[in-house]
Amino acid sequence: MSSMSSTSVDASDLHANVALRLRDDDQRYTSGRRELVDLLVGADRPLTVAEVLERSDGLTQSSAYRNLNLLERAGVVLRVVTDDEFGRFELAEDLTGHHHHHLICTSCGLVEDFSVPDSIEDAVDAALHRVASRAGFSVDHHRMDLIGTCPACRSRSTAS
Amino acid sequence: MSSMSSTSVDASDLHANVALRLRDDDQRYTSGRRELVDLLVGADRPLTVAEVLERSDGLTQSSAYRNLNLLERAGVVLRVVTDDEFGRFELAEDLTGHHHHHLICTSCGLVEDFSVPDSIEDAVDAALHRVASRAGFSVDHHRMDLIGTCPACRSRSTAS
DNA sequence: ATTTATGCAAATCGTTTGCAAACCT
DNA sequence: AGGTTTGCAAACGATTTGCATAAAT
Repeated sequence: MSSMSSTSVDASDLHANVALRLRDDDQRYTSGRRELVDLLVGADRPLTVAEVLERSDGLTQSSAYRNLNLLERAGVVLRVVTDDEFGRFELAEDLTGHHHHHLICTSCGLVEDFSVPDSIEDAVDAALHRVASRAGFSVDHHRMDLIGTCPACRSRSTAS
Repeated sequence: MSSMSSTSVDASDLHANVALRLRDDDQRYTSGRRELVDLLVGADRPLTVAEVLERSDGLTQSSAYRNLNLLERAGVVLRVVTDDEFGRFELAEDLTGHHHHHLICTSCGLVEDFSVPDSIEDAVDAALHRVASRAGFSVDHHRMDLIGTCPACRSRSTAS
């Protein structure tokens, strides 16, 4: 089943893949971890721990942190860092099949997803791998983000 | 002299430009701030506050933090964030005339500079501006980093 | 003189951790 | 049972901040 799917991944496949990665890391797929994954699936942008807790039922702060870290180590979740004081978490791209980048607002901290044409993506990827091999780095992934001001903050600061 | 320089900037010009930006922000160019700028000029990669303090003479931790923040607000310094627990600081690119990106080692936190061909840079820039205008974001700058493992950490983990 | 910058020590706050109870298998 | 996960509260640590002193204009 689902052997024909190409770019998008349905929820059951996703959970199956998460379970696999956790098993590879000798970790259990507990209900709390599943809820975390579900919350991230439902979001269209990386979430802070505070946002995760707001949206969750019984999740506890310490368990959220612990399990997000554990999921990160297992390659299920990616931590997104910005200049603001909160870490953010999203599902790993190879689980969602959705390669994307971030618009980061320096004023309010908002992080929004976007993507660019494959042609650009491929050129960047090739260039980065070239650089990496020259420097002896092994590439895990790249990030290509846009730092600026979101529409809401723009208008908010347009008093004139 | 130096009126003909194109891509590189000499030290006196740089300090003059820093002074200008600070004046625009109603800030003084004190000796402590000048020392911070000199330390960053001398480094070939973003520095943590700890590294700044090691390399400095009389700089104090709180003043380093305060002044790096102030220099950031004035557009003199850029804060570089990674997954590790330390903020890093470098000179703003439009002061150094050196547009670059970062190789970030997830194992030891090392951050190294690199650059890519202008053709790639231009294509990325165009694509990002397209995305930004569609989303109503105003672009401050972009970042295009490479996350992976540095040579030292690679060999360290190659026990086999 | 008055404003601004500095140094020290204390406070802040997101995140991590110790430990005992609850939960698997 | 034996090991793991959870929740609570305490600890941690990078960064920020209050306040008194030292510059700077």
